[in-house]
Amino acid sequence: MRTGPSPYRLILTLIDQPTPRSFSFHYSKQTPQPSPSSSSSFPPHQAFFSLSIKSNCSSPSTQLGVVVFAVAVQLGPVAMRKPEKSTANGACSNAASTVSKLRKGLWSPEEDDKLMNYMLNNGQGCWSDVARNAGLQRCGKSCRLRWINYLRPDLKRGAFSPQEEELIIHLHSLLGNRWSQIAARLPGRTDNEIKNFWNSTIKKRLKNSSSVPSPNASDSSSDQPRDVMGGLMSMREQGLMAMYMDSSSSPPSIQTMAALNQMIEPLPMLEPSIDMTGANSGCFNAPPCMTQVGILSGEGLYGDHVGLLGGGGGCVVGDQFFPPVESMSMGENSNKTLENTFDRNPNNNPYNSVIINNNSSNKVENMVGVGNFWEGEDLRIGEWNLEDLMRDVSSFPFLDFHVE
DNA sequence: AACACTGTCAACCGCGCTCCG
DNA sequence: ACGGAGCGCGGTTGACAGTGT
Repeated sequence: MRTGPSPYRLILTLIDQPTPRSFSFHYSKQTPQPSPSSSSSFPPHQAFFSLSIKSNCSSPSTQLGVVVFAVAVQLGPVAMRKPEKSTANGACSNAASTVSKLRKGLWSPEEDDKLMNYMLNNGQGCWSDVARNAGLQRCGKSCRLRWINYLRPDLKRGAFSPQEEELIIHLHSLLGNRWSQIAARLPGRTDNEIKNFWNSTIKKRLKNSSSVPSPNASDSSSDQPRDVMGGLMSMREQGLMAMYMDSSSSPPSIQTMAALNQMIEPLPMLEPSIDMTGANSGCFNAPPCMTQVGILSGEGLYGDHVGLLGGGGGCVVGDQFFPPVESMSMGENSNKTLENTFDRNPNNNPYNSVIINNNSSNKVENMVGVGNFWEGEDLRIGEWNLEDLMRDVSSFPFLDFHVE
């Protein structure tokens, strides 16, 4: 059984443009329902909260511009391991770190709190400044990593769903080890997480299954794109894959990737259920610290959950939002290494735009994250009357909200 | 109970890229 | 053009937990 000082963290943000207003809240975690599949340990990502909010929004029915109610419930052990041993040797392996004693290793809950508070209050900036201003004896790189991989409120923790797994395999067959690219299509998942999942689980599974000869099994390198799902790919994708594989052992060219982009969008294996409006990405005006997506996941026990409305030309497929295969631009950045244009800056992250989806007919049974809200040039998303919002929120099955 | 082995995953490392002075 | 700072990415490491013997 893993232990940690504070197994649950709840982040809640209420935003009322132009400037966030303060609010107070308290919550209590209610007795979790036992998981039928797990008898001994309480699944870290299942919890039920009773939440009470006292808002300072004086007149919520007035024109609020963009009203944002962001709830990010970060579940799972905050510190899954013992606090790290503090080391005096240089962090980030540079000479400067040997001057000041920078910590390395696992993050303590206190450090997490410092970083979390700083990021929520100040947003993302220069990471070295973050480290300094937050009072952390860490290098900026370490802070960045911790934030991206662990503290970000929009992280979706817990086991990968079968759909996610399929998507990872599929995307890996198309993109190879471009974990950041793959992660860009899996909201709430980090490249590190996907990479670990791939290396620890999928790779092994594929290795076992590779004992059955397949047309693509000749490539023993797991780092190369291939059709690992055996039939998951459509014919045209396989044709593309042939083109891809023929090109070289090196990563695909921009041209290839551009073609690939057209082919894998929309993603073939899932039926789109919601038509996406074509908001352009990059038009957010919410402060960085408020660009959050909260997801409360029952992780299979209550079905999947997420209803997302995203910009940037992505699509909602079933319960997930899949951004488009981006960075296939042939423009001036074409010599980049197919960077994910959904960069880590929340301001530019299209799937930070989220709606509350409480449509029971849509089988959205869990609380849906609420996140980012912007006024696009042609479209407004995430705009609610606070009262309506609260009415919606109050009906979330596992969150009990009370506006005071 | 003790030990070995295996799986998972947070964190580090090094490299390459961009930006800026 | 050059060099340094900062950042992002992919590969790797190592600690811990779980499982088997």
